[in-house]
Amino acid sequence: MEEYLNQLNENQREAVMFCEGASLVVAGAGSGKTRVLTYKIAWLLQQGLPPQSILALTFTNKAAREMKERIAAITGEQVARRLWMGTFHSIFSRILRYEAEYIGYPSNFTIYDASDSKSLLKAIIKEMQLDDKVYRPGMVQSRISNAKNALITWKAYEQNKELVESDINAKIPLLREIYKRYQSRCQQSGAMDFDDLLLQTNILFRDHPAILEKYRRHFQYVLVDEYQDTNFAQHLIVQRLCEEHGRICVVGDDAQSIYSFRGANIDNILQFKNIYQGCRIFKLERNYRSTQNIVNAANSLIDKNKEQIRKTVYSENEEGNKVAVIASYSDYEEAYAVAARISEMRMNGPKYDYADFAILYRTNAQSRILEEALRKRNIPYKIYGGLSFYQRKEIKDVISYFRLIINPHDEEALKRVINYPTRGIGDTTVNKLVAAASQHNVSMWTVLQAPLEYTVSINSGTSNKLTAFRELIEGFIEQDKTLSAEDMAALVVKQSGIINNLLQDRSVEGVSKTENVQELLKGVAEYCEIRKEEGAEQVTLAGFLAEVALLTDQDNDKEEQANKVTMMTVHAAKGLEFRNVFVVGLEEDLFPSQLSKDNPRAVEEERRLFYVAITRAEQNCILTYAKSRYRNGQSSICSPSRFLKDIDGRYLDIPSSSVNSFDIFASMRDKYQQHPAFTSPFQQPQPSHLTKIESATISTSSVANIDLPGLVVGAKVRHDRFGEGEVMAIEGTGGNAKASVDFVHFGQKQLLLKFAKLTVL
DNA sequence: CAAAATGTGGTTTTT
DNA sequence: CCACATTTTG
Repeated sequence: MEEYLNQLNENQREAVMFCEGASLVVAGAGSGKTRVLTYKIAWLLQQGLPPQSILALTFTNKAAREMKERIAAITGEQVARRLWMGTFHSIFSRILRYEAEYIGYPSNFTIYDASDSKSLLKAIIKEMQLDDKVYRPGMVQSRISNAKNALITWKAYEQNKELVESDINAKIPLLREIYKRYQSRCQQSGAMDFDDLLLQTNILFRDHPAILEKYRRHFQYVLVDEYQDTNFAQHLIVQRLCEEHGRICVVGDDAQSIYSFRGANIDNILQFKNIYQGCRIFKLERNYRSTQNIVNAANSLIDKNKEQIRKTVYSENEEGNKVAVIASYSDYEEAYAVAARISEMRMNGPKYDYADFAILYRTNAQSRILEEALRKRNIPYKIYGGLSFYQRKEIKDVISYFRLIINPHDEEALKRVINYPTRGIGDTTVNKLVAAASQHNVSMWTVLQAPLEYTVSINSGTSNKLTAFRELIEGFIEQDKTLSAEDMAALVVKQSGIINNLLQDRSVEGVSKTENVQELLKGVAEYCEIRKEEGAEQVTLAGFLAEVALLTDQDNDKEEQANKVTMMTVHAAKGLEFRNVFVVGLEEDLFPSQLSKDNPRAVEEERRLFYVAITRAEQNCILTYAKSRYRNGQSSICSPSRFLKDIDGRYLDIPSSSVNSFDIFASMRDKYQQHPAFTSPFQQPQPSHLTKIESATISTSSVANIDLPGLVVGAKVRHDRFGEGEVMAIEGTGGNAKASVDFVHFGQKQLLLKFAKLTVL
């Protein structure tokens, strides 16, 4: 242990060794936060605390997994395994399953993911015959989520004058009714959404002091990572567990708080010292990750935020390169410029692997064009985020069968598979079932068991089909009592007819779906194997399901180890680091998002997000923006992000050739307007006007046509996809006239003048 | 009742 | 441009 302590600087060591009471570690970007947490846990263990009495809460599964591995390396696997380490959601879902009887849920409750809740909300809005443009499901969902994160149950919501008034003013008076029905349907289905996991934990602790006491005694020491991103529900759970013994250590950085849209409350970290008397505060300000230029650039940026804990993050690494800025004419060119830069950096200078590069963007939608550019240059890449494996249709379908077997009252799962594969139970029948269920206040499954008792009017044909489906599921439930998860999964896929159904689809997508389902089966088998190695006797489907429900970033080792460029959103990059980082799409209305621009607090959060992006870089940070970008199918003009001018110019490297370095923001606007390339295609001169070209050859260097005077060999031109280039040759006549242009980022291209929208510079 | 065709509308970020 | 919803057709 001595040896480990010596690897820490003084501040870090103090933070690790202080265990007397509450402590707050304010950890600047790259300041060795994870190292402090892992060594602190190792230290606690060495002090004699048993591993099962330590609770360590992280924000992502990945963070938990990594920390566990690092601790295992110090203490050995046996000890590390017994720690309570995981996300808030996974840890407290475990506790809730164990204590389910106290809160009126079955211990095999289903966890609804965001799309399950949304689909239930849609159904409820429809049943209430409300306009889904007034009660937009997404909006309703986020309001309910916010309420839950603030620990406002549907009952409290209903009784809260302020909320009810505000809904009336917002012309959505029935929101409370939707909330109420939604909650009752969840309960009826034995299901919790993500927010319920935290809300119900709070209710459990609030209403059952003896249980709270049990966990207070159990968890002798509590650590929380990324405390700046906790919401009120999470904050209160932690407070309840710790307020007596005060053995708590939270780690965070207010400058990296980027989840307020999900209810994260920055006050949690700001108020921490007031809640825990005698709390010690440790500041980690030395950045070990990045060069001085990167740290200074990031500091100068975040300095523009009003609300923050002032601290001085500094680097003693080398000065390094300045933060580069690349301007492009289009998103297309931007992507190519990034790809070209990666190739170039790999050729020259230090030896970089592909894995040393990351491309970060604000929205997932931006990945497509980057992907294309990298593929064309044969640069291997991997994309994080987007639709995860478990969100794919075919996977959700199979999982829905699993869910139904474990908990047949799960309405969303039932609705999903009652007619998949198609067995002649259509919308009309399903609607009748739903109506009967809600009328009698029972679950759909209950209705299905005795349709006649619940006055469902159906003909005998439909009745037979329903019975067949019911018996299929009942048969599965019976089998599940004896079979392992692995065998059960295989059985379901086969007997439900899913696999046959998929095999009939010979299209590319169909084949890929089949492969995905097989991948899932493999995953179940792997899960069984691991659990058996750990000594479990019978590995159940329920166990598999409980784990899988909270899995999101599950990209496994085989991809991680491959040497590939990483692409992800800035949010997903939090906590990671790369030698070289590209942050792309630095334009107004994109980064910061248009939804944030009118709200100063939201803009500050976007600025923190940008801060997070920059501070991921160890050696080189490259910022790019485009002057036009495809948006909803058509290109639109963009101006550079306000954040670019927030960075002190001393740390920036702005090429003077492309942009007037003093005024990068307003200067380009005039230029755009001069160039037809950036106006709507319908305002373009028609092709027939463009193509009156006399015989033009390389030698003649004649003017190509009257509409584009100056289009001669040697002229500088601009293309709205390829950017700037030089005309190398012009040949052909009339509609076949074409120019050979050497573009800065794309090399030589032959362009048919009939189609190419060229502008002479 | 299911598959195909045609509208429509809409975009942050995620446990 | 693309995912989703509704309408049309078989």
